[in-house]
Amino acid sequence: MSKYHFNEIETKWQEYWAKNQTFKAENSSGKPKYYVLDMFPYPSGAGLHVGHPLGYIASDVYSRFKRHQGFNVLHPMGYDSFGLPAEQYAIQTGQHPAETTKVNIEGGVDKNGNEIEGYRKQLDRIGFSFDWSREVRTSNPEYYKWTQWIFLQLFESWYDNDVDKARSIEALQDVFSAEGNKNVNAVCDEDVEIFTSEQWKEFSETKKQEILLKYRLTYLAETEVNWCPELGTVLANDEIVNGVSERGGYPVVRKKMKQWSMRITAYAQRLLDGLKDIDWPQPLKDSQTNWIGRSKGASVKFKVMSSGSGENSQFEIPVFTTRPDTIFGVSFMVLAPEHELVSKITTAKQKEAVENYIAVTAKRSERERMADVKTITGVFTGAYAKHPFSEEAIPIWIGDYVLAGYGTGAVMSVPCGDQRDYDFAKHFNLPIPNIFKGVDISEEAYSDKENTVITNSDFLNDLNYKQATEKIIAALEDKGVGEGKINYRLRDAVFSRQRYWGEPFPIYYKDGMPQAVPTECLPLHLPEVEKYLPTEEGEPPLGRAENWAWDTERSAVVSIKLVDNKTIFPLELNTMPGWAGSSWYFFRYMEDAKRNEVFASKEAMDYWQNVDLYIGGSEHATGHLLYSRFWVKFMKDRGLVPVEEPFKKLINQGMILGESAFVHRIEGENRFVTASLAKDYQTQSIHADVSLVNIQNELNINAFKNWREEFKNAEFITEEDGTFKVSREVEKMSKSKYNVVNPDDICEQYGADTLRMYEMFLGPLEQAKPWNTAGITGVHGFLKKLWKLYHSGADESFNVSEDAASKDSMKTLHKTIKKVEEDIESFSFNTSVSSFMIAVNELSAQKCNSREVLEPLAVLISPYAPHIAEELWSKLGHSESIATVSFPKFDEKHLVESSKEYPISFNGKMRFTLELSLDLTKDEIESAVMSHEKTAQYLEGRTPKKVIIVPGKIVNIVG
RNA sequence: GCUCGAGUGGCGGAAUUGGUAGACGCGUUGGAUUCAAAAUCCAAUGUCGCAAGACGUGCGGGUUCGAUUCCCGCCUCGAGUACCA
Repeated sequence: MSKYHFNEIETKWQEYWAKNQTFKAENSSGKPKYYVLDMFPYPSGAGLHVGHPLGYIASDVYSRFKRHQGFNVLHPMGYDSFGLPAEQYAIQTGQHPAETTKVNIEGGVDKNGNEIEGYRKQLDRIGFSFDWSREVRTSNPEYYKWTQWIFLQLFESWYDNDVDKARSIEALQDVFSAEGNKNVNAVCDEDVEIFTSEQWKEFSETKKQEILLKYRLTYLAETEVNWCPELGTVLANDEIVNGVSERGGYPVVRKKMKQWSMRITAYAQRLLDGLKDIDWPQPLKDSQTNWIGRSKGASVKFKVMSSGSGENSQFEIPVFTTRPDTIFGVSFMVLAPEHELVSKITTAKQKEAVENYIAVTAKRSERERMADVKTITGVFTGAYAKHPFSEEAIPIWIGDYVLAGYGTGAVMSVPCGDQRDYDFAKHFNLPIPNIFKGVDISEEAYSDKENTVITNSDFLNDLNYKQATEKIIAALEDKGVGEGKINYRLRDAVFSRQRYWGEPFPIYYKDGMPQAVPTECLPLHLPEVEKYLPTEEGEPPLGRAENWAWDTERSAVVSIKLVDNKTIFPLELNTMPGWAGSSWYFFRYMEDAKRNEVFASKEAMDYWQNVDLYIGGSEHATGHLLYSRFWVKFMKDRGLVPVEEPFKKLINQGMILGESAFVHRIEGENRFVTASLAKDYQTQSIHADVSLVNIQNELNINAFKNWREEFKNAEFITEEDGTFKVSREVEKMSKSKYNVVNPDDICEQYGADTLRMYEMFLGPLEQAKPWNTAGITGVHGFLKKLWKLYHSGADESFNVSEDAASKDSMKTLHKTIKKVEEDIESFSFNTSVSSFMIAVNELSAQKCNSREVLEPLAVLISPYAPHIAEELWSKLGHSESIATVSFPKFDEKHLVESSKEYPISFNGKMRFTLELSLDLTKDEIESAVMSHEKTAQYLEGRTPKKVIIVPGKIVNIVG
């Protein structure tokens, strides 16, 4: 007697794998390497729900499949453990984030006495083939030591446009000493002064540092940031949704602050180019392309005249335009209200109007501006600019349709060629000169580049877009008033956070200039603070640390009281953002032995190269996935890593949605009405926890009453049969919607193999799909049938015969091998689960019990259901794990058919099928079909016009 | 608005280069087994129709012997993005 005791089996094999280190990857191997990575999770206190492991299961199936194919597979897991929720929790409870993080990962009891299972145990129960010996946690000092180290590498680097790569600051200093900076072609701040080698040598140390900072790849800059007073921190653009913070939904205001920034813009072109060589989903590549936002055009400088008198002022307004060919169509200019020249050029007469306008736009929130993009507003500054060619006076306006943050914050307006300029011109009655030959612009602007023929444009007349553009750029450069230019939407990434729970910057301040803490002194440990909030003075939480000064003589962190600004200096108070630690973790997994000496050794990186398959959510499209690519390119430039791109192939798994349960409460009463009767009342829908509802949508009324105090005395209007039903709706799975399904419960009830297979069975990996626990019985039943197939003996005892399998069984097996192999390779996991079901159904019907079939079948299924596969494998008499057994070889000969059941169609409609030999020629098929009695019946006496025969496929009779 | 993706039974979803639409599973119905239930097994299950048959892959056209698949025009839903000069 042997039933499928999944709980016993799963525990047994999970222990076996752990004890034997079955999935430990070797850093040197005769086998080819394969690196499968999941986006590592943030370990939240809420634990995992069934949506989280979807991608992990897919990557695990693939990893196991690759092992069967003879690859040395690296499949690691870790935790992105710095982050805001732990800090918020710390603020509320006073518990150190390091402690709560540890509990969330390893399990334990939280402050409220709740038992926390811990991510690790939850993951272990699902039977993943992770190499845990390589685990990383970004908040561990042994890890963030290297995050800080990489930061310092960026700090000590600059970007040389001439060789198109990052180089060391030392090399830059050598250039400065030798010849000053006039020949340096770097990505740097815009306000660098030109100096000679003599001047450089005479600069003070502080001055030198100030200049170098303008070149460093990570630098301090006064930037306008999104300040969230509630969170006491700065938020990145992608952390703000609809003008409020993504986490918490607090208001955000714009504020100037000294911030660390990363010169990611230096890599804009390479980040774009690199997309060509990587196998990522097109939508994801598109969103990176859009985010980088390359546009080609020209920069043009317009000289400001003093109030139209013709006399030149000292001011120039640079603009960027993608249509320099339309320059003779310029009839006005518009500056962003925040543009720095606005206050300088506005005439006395217009001053009041301009200031009022600026005040009004500053007050308008992002949301308001988004809500009415149709409203056209603007004010004339009273100033004029001189057209660089026609020398006409062009009025300068300000308007909030011009964004301060894009391009130069100013545009040359060509109303005949740009709809926004056109609308602005119409609204304010500005002239709309037409410079397009044969085009009517009385209704709208003409923006068709391809068919443009320029006119009324002096030396550009009669040229098309391309010719005119070339000619005008040459003319601009000739005159020294502009040049061809490529502009990117991408902006440098702000790298400071006013938070506690993040990597401290290894930076101290000497005479106001940042200095690197020597790399040999890393890690710079996160200091203790008594409170995790910003200080009363508005400084970040690290401002509360007592020991947070750098003693340059002792190379140690000392009390802040000892700061003398001679040998002891204050340390940086900001911490790094979440994306710091996640931008390089994939290299850390490669290293197993020398983690104290290097972030990852050269040998390890040379062996593992980059991630072959990366699985994770598409929400990281323009964050993590862009920053990682940037850091990797930088590290490649500096010879730290051997690859240019981190992730060769990437797949976005779709979200698993929850089926929320709603109870209907009668408006204003504590009475609930069952779903089918709800329409008869004025009701309000309230989320009920899905654990209180069974598969038939019946609510457990008593449990519901006890669920919340307010429902204790509720009354219920039930269905006729006395049950109370809820209605269901598909929503994102989330604790707040009470629709969370815990994978632990599923493992307990059905087993990890069932969970794994069911998650794969739900639908295509990339698609969003609702979780419905009711459906799981199908997959569970399948595993029981599979078990039975191997236990066909008396009293369900294990029974496998050594006799050759039947022809049919071999056909079933090989058909399945072919299908499953193709499916895994194309990440179509749902269809391979179907083919397993078909195979087991067929083999059961065939009463197959030959080792010849059952042995390869166990291997086939093992990537999906590894526990049962191991158990069957050992019962088949093997003492080693199934994990690295060769994947069964598909053999075509078992699928060769001698006949085919032809569908016979009349005018494209299938009427009957006819079994015919595949050896027949077209003519033979035709005569066999035409002489069939049913053919005559369907033809009803007509003579067919045509008979289409596709041998092996179909017969279609037309007529 | 723009970019991308998706619309197939009561539900999740299959369908290779255009070739038997609805595989597989859930659910539902009927039956077997059982004192009963669970579990298991068998059968039916796109819609309309007693049937023959007709209609069916978001809608309207087109190409084709044949279209879920290709083309044109729309509609709906989802995701991303936000006046990008």
